[in-house]
Amino acid sequence: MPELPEVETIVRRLRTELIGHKIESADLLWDRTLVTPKPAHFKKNIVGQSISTVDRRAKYIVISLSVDTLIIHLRMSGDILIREESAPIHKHDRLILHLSDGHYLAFSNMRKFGRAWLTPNPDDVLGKLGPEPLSDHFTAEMLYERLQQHKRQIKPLLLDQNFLAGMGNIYTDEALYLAGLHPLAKSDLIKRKQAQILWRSIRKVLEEGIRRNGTSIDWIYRGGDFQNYLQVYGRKDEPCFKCGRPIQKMMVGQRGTHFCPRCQGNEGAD
DNA sequence: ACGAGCGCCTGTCGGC
DNA sequence: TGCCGACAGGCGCTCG
Repeated sequence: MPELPEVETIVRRLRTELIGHKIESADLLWDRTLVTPKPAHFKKNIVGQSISTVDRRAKYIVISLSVDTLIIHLRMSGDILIREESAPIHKHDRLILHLSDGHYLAFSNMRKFGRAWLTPNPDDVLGKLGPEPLSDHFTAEMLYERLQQHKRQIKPLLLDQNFLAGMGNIYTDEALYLAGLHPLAKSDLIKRKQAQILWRSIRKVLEEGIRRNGTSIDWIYRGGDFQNYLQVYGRKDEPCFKCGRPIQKMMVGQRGTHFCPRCQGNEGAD
């Protein structure tokens, strides 16, 4: 489910609900949720620490504690819920943190792909990520140069978190449509001008996604509004808003890929 | 270096 | 109605 805008939306909410509270106890309900440390050490290490900041890096939720950093990746079906202590645990809850303010945090994760790390060295987890697409550090020229360094299909490249950190399947399809670029276009053939347009498109769809509190397609992630503004994702066989021809769907790198064959050029350069 | 295929999981949907 | 395969907001691994 969550890509950068959804994680950002969750992080902003958590920031108002978590900061300053102490972790009184913890329950690990699905051992493989935790990458590190070993389940036996986790409880002992985290209990007693207080939450100082909540941030996002790419699709990771980064929670700074008194001593360690708790990092959570929601993967396909994860969500973070804050509930009153009296509220019952849900079926898909995998990790529970009981807080000092009478609430508990639940890491819900239907498909069990989500992961958590408790570590004194967050860089061990986050260190290899590519640039943050909405930061000032990420410029159009930087994108152009990085595109030249690979000879790869543009869509899988944008999904590669070491190339650019935070894009997922929905926002990548939307950005490529906005930029008029075919999903299979080769990265090294993209001209400087096209890279600028792609850069602007990436920032636009992500900013708009955040402004709309993310995309809510089904019951897994609620509260978002961006699904009402999607141009291609989930619109197979429906008319392109620009040219009226049906949106096509194909598989690219094992991911469903939506595009307009007329507005998004060909597989070559554009 | 690159791309295809698979595994990890649970749930939903469409076709027969 | 029931069964069965395809597919789903992600990512890490192997193999040519």
